Amino acid sequence: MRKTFLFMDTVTNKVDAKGRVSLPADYRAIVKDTGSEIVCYRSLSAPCIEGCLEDLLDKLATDMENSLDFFSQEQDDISNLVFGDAKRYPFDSTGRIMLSDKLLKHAQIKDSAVFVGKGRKFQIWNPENWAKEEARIRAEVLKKRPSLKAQGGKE
Amino acid sequence: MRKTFLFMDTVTNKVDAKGRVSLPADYRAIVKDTGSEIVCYRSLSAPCIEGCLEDLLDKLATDMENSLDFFSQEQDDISNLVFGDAKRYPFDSTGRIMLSDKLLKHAQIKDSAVFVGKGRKFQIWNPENWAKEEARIRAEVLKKRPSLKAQGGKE
DNA sequence: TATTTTCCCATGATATACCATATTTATAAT
DNA sequence: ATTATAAATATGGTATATCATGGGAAAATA
Repeated sequence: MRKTFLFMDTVTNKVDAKGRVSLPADYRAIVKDTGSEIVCYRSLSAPCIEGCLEDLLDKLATDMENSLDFFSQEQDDISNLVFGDAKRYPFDSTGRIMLSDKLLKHAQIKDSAVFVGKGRKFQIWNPENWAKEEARIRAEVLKKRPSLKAQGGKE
Repeated sequence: MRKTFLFMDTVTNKVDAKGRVSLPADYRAIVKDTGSEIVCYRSLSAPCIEGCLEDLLDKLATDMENSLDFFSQEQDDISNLVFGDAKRYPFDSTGRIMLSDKLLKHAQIKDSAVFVGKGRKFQIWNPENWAKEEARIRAEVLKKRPSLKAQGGKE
């Protein structure tokens, strides 16, 4: 059993007519090693799909459960947005998951999807949207840290 | 055997003339895997039905039992409302439960029911009421976490 | 006996498991 | 470095199992 895991890298895979996509092999290895499951939901902050291990959400659920606000309104609200949208996405023997229409629509994905590692989480983007988002992020970071510009070669 | 158990997703099922509803398959899998039972009761805070595993209520009872507020009026009141109202809802071989009139009436459910995952709990709503509630929650959460709005994609 | 409740079967729709081929990546040999 | 060979991955297609749901028979209740 591995000690650490991180969703990394950026890989583009095809989405077929039924909504099936190959989960990147590295991601599958993480699922296998941790014995957990992939869970996906619509990002609250961007037009993309977000994914993580069920373990992560389970931790969240446990925290809420123990916070003694068992019947509090705010807890209800937060847990709704997360758990009401999330769903398990197990992959078949060939390594594919089947994304729901709801998710595909939210991320404007049709026949191609970009998996972007985010450490404990990952995101799935429409390729064009991701290109823009990546540019946005780079610009943002350079604005805040002009020193980086000097070092920076091109990719 | 799975490590984690979470009620997730939002699914709409029909309620037939006899009051039968299919419990979402994922929920049934949880019941099966844990060997526990589904327990439902009228939500204290909203016009909906609330459900969870009997295990969870047992944990709640234990927590109350051990808490310093064991003799507080408030705790007494809450536990009265919950335990006095809760009841087991086993599902048949086709995966359906039969909700009581009391519950259906409280949630204003007639021929369609929305199951909303809440992590360790779930709720069952009348579709129209749920639509309103979801809108309310989104507005509420965005108000409290403006950062989400700022980054925001559309939708 | 009338009414309700609990099972069980039937069916269309959908998701899942599986097989086959293509493509890519890694490994070894020259 | 180049080519050959092998392994792993991605993807298309199809069969199979599962699910939601309608209907009805048997059992229980009043």
